[in-house]
Amino acid sequence: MIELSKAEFDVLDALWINYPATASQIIERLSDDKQWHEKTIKTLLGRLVKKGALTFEKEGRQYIYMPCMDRADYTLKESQNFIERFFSGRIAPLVSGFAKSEQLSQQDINELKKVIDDWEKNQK
Amino acid sequence: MIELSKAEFDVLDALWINYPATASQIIERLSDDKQWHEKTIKTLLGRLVKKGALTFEKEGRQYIYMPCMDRADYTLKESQNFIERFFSGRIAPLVSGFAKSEQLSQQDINELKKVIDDWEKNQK
DNA sequence: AATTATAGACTACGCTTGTAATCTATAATT
DNA sequence: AATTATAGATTACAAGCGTAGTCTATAATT
Repeated sequence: MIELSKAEFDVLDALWINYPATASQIIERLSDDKQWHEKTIKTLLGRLVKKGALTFEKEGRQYIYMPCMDRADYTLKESQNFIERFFSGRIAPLVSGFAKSEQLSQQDINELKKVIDDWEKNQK
Repeated sequence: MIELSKAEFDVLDALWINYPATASQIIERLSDDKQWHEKTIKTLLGRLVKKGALTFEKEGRQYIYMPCMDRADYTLKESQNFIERFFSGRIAPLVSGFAKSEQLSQQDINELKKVIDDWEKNQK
């Protein structure tokens, strides 16, 4: 699995919002949340390309970037990894930790029920 | 929040198994899973102390280590952090990702149901 | 055509991390 | 008491990371 640093992920995440996109567009999107210098973001784009997380096509003087992977795939792998490390691969203890510390809302519960429902329908 | 590297967490995790414990005991516990040199583990113990994740008491020539935090507290914070980064703070999308990729077993589902049940009882 | 602005490439630099080796003080052994 | 073994302290060192600054080629403007 391609390993991304936090900052690299944030840049890729800005691309996932909508792609393909130019560096300027990505910089623009990130400007709301991060106080990053334009050069910083360009460095990170370069590192992402080098890691194989992005590709690009030239268009005049600019590059048009495109992610090489799906957000859902990436976050799934990260999640498996995380749950393996902290909860020996079991997902329920994570949710249970949230429940115990009052971190679950009624909406969360409803969403979880739906996930379970869907899973069960799918078993039949 | 105290930030721990992966290797640091693994050492702390070996201490959480049972504490207080000496460096040798921790090294012994880790020897099953990791090919780490004794010196490496001692370096990590030192860094954990410096970060405030561990304390120790001297006993003769040795230190008796003790965690400064609870495993459940630590993993909860890490989980919140993780879910914030990757799923905008919502837990259901994480579980849903597992479901979609066939990563959930019947046991997981049963455990999740129990978590939900307990949560609901607690609401009344 | 000459000049300027700018996109991306390359370089920089201190901090953290993984992974130990060496140093030093003292407990254990002879 | 002298010697040795060993626990922890200190030092090491390359790779990765956050965070840009400088260089270079070329597109845009005058």
